[in-house]
Amino acid sequence: MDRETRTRRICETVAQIPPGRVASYGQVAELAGVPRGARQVSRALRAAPAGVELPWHRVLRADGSIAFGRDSRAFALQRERLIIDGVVVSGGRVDMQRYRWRPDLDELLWKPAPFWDES
DNA sequence: CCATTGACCGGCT
DNA sequence: TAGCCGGCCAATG
Repeated sequence: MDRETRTRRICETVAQIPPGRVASYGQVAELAGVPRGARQVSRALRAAPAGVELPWHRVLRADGSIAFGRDSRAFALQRERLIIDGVVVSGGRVDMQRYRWRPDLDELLWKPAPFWDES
């Protein structure tokens, strides 16, 4: 599998993350069929043309933290967009237990991010 | 060809 | 919870 294919599949996966849900770089890599490709996910997003609309803000570190410097412009933007999605961001971090995207489950439940507690 | 650098990760203190 | 550490892997100089 060449780089272009990996990049495409990574972007396709990111594009499927529904509003109100988030995924880690590693998770996106797995779902995209690129094992241990967390860094490739970050690379793919960075290289993604500004033209294409990708919900890149729904991709976080494994611990739920925003991957940009706290004082950076990107950090602020990502935080804003997450909040718009209805995701609670505190201390530059999201509760992954609560918001992690579960593709199979979401499809099973029909679609929108559940607003009930699913501990 | 080697060294460094990340929008990273998981295990272990 | 918070670091530290070794691993990871493509891009860059």
